[in-house]
Amino acid sequence: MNLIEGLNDKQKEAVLTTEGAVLILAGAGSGKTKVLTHRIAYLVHEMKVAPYSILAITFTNKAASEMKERVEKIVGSGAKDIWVSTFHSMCVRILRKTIHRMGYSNQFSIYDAEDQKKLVGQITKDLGLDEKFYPTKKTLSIISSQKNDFISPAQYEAQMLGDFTGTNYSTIYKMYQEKLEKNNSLDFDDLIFKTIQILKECSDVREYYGERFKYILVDEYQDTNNSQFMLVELLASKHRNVCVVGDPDQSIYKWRGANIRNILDFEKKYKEAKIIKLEENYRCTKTILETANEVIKNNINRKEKNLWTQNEEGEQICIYNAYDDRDESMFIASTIVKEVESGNEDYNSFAVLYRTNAQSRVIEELFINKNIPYQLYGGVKFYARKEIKDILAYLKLLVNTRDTLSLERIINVPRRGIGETSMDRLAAYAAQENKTMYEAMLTINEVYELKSVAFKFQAFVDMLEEIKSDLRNKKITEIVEQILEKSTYMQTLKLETTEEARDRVENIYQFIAKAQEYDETREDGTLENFLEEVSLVADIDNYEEQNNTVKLMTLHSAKGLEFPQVFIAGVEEGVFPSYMTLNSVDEDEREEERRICYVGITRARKRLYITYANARKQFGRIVYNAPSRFIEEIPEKYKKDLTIKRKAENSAKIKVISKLSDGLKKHTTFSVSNYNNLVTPSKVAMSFESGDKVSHVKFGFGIIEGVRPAGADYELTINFETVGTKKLMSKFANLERV
DNA sequence: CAGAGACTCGAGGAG
DNA sequence: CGAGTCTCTG
Repeated sequence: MNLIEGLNDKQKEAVLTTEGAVLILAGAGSGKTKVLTHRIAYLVHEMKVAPYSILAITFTNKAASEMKERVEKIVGSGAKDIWVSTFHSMCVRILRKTIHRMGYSNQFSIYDAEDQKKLVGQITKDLGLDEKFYPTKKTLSIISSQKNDFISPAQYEAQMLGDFTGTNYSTIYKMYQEKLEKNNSLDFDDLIFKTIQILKECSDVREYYGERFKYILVDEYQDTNNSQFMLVELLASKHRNVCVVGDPDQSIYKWRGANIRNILDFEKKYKEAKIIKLEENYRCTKTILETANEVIKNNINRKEKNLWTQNEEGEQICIYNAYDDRDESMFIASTIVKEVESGNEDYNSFAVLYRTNAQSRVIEELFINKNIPYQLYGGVKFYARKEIKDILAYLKLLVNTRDTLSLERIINVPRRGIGETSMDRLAAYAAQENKTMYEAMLTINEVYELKSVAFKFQAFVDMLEEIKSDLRNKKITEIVEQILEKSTYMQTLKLETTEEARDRVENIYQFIAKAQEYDETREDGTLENFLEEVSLVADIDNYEEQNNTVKLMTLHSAKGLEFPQVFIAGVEEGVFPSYMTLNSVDEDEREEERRICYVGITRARKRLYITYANARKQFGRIVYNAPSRFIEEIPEKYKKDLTIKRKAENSAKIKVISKLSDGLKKHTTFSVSNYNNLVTPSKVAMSFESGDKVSHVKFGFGIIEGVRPAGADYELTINFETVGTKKLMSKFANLERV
């Protein structure tokens, strides 16, 4: 295969300039992915570079696996040894081998935002600081910025010297870090931070990776932060063959610490750098591209560039001014239906993009109403759901018994009668013995003052130890099943008759299906690896072309994707640009909004719709927003207004069913599990009466004390020998007469 | 210690 | 409006 055939001159240059530092400024739709994959293939194929000495860093796992796939197609199975991964998974890979040098064990846990919140909340409380003045969210964002700038707690403390509030924040930071270390856990930012630390402090590790990675590529470079910059610099210090690709106009993650200067100043840091500009767009129509150019022009703080296309003129941008958010959604839904019914497009061709996740709700409602198949990305992420996080906490604890946060999460889930008081006592005992909580539980019976609850701790830890036995030889599915069964988690959940509980059960089955898939595809997969994969997936990673669905996602998630027809919804002052930026002193925050808009516009290949509503429900109240400045920034000649026509058509039928149907919850990106039920559902609601002696799978032997009709079922009051009186629904209790 | 009910505050974007 | 937290009672 000729690797440069069909490429334009600039693209060729980008593929062929393999040595030294290279900065590729790649405008939207300029064939960046093609260039990257061909470049890698060229290295392997033509330059005979060993695949394992190539490192390619992408923004999402999805982009990584896509790139890997494409390279594999060209160079064959050798591609397996190329490291194509996100910053985070690359770091985990390094840390799993090396972090024992820093007082952690290689089985460390990875904490997500919720875990972080819990820790910081605890610490703030322990320090006696008022959460009103030290809100967890703010603290976390401070800690995150420090880590993104590679500033340690000690350095931050020094910086805050003499600043009362700042010193308090630095104290929290310090304690937070101590706690993480004690729990043998890392947060997301630590993954980068610790890797830098190890590379700096352990010269042999630095030597090893520095020597190994002869060619480094970094995609989406405009969204890297300072720590990531340092990391790349360290890894590339030896060979200095570093190729970064990005587009300053698409830098939309400043809030996450991204430093746009990394790309703007690349040539200053790497003086020898060769700069290649890819300015021909192959994706959009002239009109769409011009629209994007006109909008982004309004950013003062920006390097001019000239993105152009040979594509056809195309249609004007469709603007729709809705009465309210509901009307807006209706316009989107009926436009899609019309297009699909006319045979012009199928559902796959459409994406609806919005600024905030909350906006998806109304759109979904209308889609369900009109039977439009869709996939939603973002929102409450699958692995962030309570029930999934519970199971994950069990799993984490099995791997890393120092993970006290996970322990605390599940020690009383399902209820084991272990409350705060007991936990405090256990903690005190553990501290006194200088043991972890887990270790303390193992010897709990020796402690006189804990006698009353000791057996509960004992039962819990025994259960975990039992699951842990022969852990290496168990399939993940097996481990998960044992947890669900032995902890009675599944059973307890099934005893609840709420719709919510049913959803949870369903989610757990989906989780098991995921575990099964993992078992089947990863022969040598370990529990650690499974947990790691789960911790590091972004929602967008699960984006798969499912048969014919409209895609709903935030503008941020849409980065890197393209669709024939795109709707951008809620283009109003206060929504997009976000109200958070309207009064900000920082002009760049508003410019970042405009860059997000630029990203959104350039996702569209053929047709772009921009919609805005006069009124919209926000925070449960109705707000009235002006049309967004971004709409005004589009020259008249590129716009056509669909509003009047629609209004006439629809004025009669603006009543919509507001009730959310079940379908709303079925939006997850996972295929429905075909897994057989773990615990067989209850059979018959046989009749019991007071005085009957029964036996229950979990609670054991008991006597029925009362029977009360409840709906189609009966509520039984049962006095159990071991756990005392419980109220259970006859239908679900699975009782056996004794 | 568990569960119900009151209450409060928040939703900007994500690996 | 709704999720998460606090407080009260059994």
